[in-house]
Amino acid sequence: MNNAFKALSDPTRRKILDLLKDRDLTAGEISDHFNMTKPSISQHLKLLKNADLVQDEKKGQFVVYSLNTTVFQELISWALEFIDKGDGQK
Amino acid sequence: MNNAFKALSDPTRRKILDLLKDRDLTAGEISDHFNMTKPSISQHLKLLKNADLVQDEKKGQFVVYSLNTTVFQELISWALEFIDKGDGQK
DNA sequence: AATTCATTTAAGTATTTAACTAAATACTAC
DNA sequence: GTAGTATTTAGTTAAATACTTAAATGAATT
Repeated sequence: MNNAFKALSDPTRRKILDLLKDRDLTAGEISDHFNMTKPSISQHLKLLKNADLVQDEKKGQFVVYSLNTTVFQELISWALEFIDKGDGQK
Repeated sequence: MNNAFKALSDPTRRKILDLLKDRDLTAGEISDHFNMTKPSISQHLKLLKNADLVQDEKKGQFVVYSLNTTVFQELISWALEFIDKGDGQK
């Protein structure tokens, strides 16, 4: 999960994830939403992919990115433990 | 939430939160769990506090730290949106 | 096979971050 | 008020990060 937390710590990457909530997008479409060069966005996408937060699929000369929800589920489990454990002590 | 994500991106800070799941701890007790100087831990605690992930309370010469669960709840809500939105598209 | 378009990789730079040591603050007890 | 303990603040350094531009890869088009 460390990669995921690292990946989520950047606002640009979280905004990319937000965009992918609506629909799958190519790398180019994603970068169109930012005031940033394509290589920069490509790096962010690489990080998101290494963190298993997104998947990519080659479609001809395009690369289509989509959300991978499994890590989000893990994140929820992780956060729930902090809320549950509140009972035992005070 | 940006501060929270930033705060959560560091393994040491996540371990601090894990420790506080069991019980409230003083700054000193927390730093005893790490191979790291007290000032370093103090900085981490400051960040966690600014992110509203922990609270502190002065008890005499000690400072007792405890979890603040509200941001964890927000985090769950945030993550849930990514799972729910999975329906609409494929 | 040469050209163009989409994307990534490489290399360099500026900023941020996480650690340290030393000094300051704050409380406790004599 | 001096001494001791707990914690934080300040200043520094090394490593990590987020950008940039330039070059490389790979597919589509003529």
